[in-house]
Amino acid sequence: MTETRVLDDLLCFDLYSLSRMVTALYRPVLEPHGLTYPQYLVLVSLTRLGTCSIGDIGRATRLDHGTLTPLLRRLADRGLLTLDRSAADARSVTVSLTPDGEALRPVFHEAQCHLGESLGMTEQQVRRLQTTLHQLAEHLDNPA
Amino acid sequence: MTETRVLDDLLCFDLYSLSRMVTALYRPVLEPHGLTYPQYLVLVSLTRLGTCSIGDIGRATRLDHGTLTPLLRRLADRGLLTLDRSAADARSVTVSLTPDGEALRPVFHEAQCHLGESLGMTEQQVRRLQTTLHQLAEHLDNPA
DNA sequence: AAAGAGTATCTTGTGCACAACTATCTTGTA
DNA sequence: TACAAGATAGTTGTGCACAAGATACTCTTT
Repeated sequence: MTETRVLDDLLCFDLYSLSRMVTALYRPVLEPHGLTYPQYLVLVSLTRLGTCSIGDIGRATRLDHGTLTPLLRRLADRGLLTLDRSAADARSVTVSLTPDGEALRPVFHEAQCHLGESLGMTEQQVRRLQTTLHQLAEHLDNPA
Repeated sequence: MTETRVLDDLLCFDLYSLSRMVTALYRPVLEPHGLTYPQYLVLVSLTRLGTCSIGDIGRATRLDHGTLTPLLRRLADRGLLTLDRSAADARSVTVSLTPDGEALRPVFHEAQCHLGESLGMTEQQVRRLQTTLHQLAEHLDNPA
């Protein structure tokens, strides 16, 4: 039993530590463009969602509003996206990629390629690990 | 191929996101004691290592010195540990748990138990996932 | 003894993570 | 219409993550 508890503890540390190691893998590709990993996540989700609200981005990235507000402002200040209060619903802020932001798509692709090479895993291994992580995340979201 | 790249991308996001979800699981147990998850990691590694240097803790937790220095100072200010420059090697700072720090051991155990219940995984599932994460971390440390 | 390499730690600065609180707006209900 | 409930964002404050540069020390080599 104690053994299991120690394993649980280690598992969580492994997730925590490996997550930061993987984030570091992106750095050599993203930093030359002045981007951080969370900024990369936000921009990629924007390219997939298209123009959307801050709340939409938060759901896609699981990032808090308190994280997204300053992050989006920094990206808007650099001209990569625009933030406009919605005319239809004045509570909502609409986020859109600018042409400068769209121009970063090749960088996102490069980052993905770089990561694929760095992982050193087969596609099957990646799928299997991903399934495990998804199941765990699902369980934590809905412990039902 | 593009498919694989998307998988890689998602895998990394899953790690990043799941890591924060698991950290959040610790919060209900740690917060009443005024502890954060990184502080918990440092204190647990101290209970396992015994008195040691800041560098030892950094290797155990994979935390940067710039993270550890203020973190340790906060814990020292609260009387949970002591920081003393080593007499033998004046470069090194020795970290020791105080009795107040030792008294938190039951909290660490409670956190582990809480997490074990929250994960909803069998011991075998935990072991398997952990093995995968260890292999990946090892590969990233030594891409040889 | 003195210089240089290597190590351990600290300092500073930017950005993210998250909690608590506030302001504003929409919608359902009376 | 008016109001309470709930949602959407913003603001503020603390702590962590990490890079870059500074400081101080040890050890080896000369």
